[in-house]
Amino acid sequence: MTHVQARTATAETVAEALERAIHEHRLPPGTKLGEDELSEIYGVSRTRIRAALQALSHRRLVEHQRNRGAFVAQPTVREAREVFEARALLEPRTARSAAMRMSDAHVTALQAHIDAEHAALHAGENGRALSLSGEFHIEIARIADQSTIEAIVRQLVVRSSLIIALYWRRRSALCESHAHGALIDAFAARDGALAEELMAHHLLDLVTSLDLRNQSSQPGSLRAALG
Amino acid sequence: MTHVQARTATAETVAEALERAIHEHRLPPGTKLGEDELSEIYGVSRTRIRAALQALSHRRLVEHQRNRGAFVAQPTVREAREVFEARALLEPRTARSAAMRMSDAHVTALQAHIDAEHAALHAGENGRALSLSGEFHIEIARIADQSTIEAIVRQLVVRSSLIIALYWRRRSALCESHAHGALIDAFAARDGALAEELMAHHLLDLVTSLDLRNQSSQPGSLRAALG
DNA sequence: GTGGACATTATTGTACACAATCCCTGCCAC
DNA sequence: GTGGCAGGGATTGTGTACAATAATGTCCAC
Repeated sequence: MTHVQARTATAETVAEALERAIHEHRLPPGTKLGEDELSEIYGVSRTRIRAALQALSHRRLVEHQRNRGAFVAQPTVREAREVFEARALLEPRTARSAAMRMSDAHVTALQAHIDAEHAALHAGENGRALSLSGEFHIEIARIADQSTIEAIVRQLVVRSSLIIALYWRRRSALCESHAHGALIDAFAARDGALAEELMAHHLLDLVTSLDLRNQSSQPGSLRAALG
Repeated sequence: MTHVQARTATAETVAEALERAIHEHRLPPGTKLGEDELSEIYGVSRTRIRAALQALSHRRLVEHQRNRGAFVAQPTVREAREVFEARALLEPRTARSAAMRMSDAHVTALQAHIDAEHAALHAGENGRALSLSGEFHIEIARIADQSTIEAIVRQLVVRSSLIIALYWRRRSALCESHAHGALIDAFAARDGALAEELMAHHLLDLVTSLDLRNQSSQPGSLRAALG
């Protein structure tokens, strides 16, 4: 559990908590996010909850349905492809930039990140491992010293977590570990070209590990399931 | 003038109107956006105004100061470099994708866009011309059929408009016209590689036409201006 | 005349109450 | 038994009133 907020949770605090929960798959896609429920959970008025949900809606992490409420977003197959297309454009060359600026402290920090991810994986905390894996990508943008790209990548990474929740296929269990490890080696060697190449391949591997053939578990899937 | 809203303006309507005004330099960076003032202008309650300002704040177009209100954002030199770095990663390869999917109708639509931009320029509507110039870039992402990238590019383009308002140097007046015209030629020829190259150069030219040496007209500029 | 402290005013932050809308349940007709 | 319709309950949308805070103007002491 995350620490309880000291006095009163601000709208941003609530939004961050919800974003973490979504990233860690504690809130699956499609979950109803009732305002009264959330306001009771976090001990704040509905006004702040609404502001938090609006913020997440702008980041495409929750979808608003008029007079129905807010739900954790369910990215379509199309959106899934688009998100990874955007990541493919941004992250490889950002990894190259990061390699240029990489200090020894950065490398050890990234390594610690991976270690934590492995620890979570072995502890059975699957969602937390996925979240840490995603933050690895965000950290690279931060090391590249590009806060604007970092913000965009963060948004895309969390959306990717939703996409993985919907379209993950069982095979290739330990997908991440090696890819991130190889990236760290490239960073340690300050090999920007290699880092760019590895990141591009890593993202490609991620996409191919998804099942994006047709819409699954989306509105209209009933017909396909019962046909 | 834009058309008056039919009955009541929704929060999104207000946000779009403000975004247009920012894009067209009718609202310069640093302009105070008072809630009461806006609610009177648009004839809606403060609640909706607040929602609209929040949306623009999430897109980094306005900055909120606690208990002070909302102001049109004033991107720093650092942010300016970051925005164009992000655009340099996204737009060239998106232009290539667009070239692949380009239909004759798309080409004529883009040409019409340029014509409108030139017309606005000759009519002295400088801000409107800049806005149309920016929408040219957004249109390319739309033709590439990448709505996620389109949303990101739209955000970056409007932020670029703020950056231009702050850091534009007088020289090189008709910067855009030729670059966009050359891009259209590449699109018409379905030459994706050329389009990518041209877009990359175009964005580079844009950056070099800015004066990003040190902070100008930023908080603290008073001392520099009066020293 | 200058500096500081205080009161005033204007603006934003927050919560709450009411209105609008939708979903669900139960009933009735056929 | 099925279909439609109406009523009740619950949830979100919206406006408004009040509280909190910061900026400004004024006054007094030195």
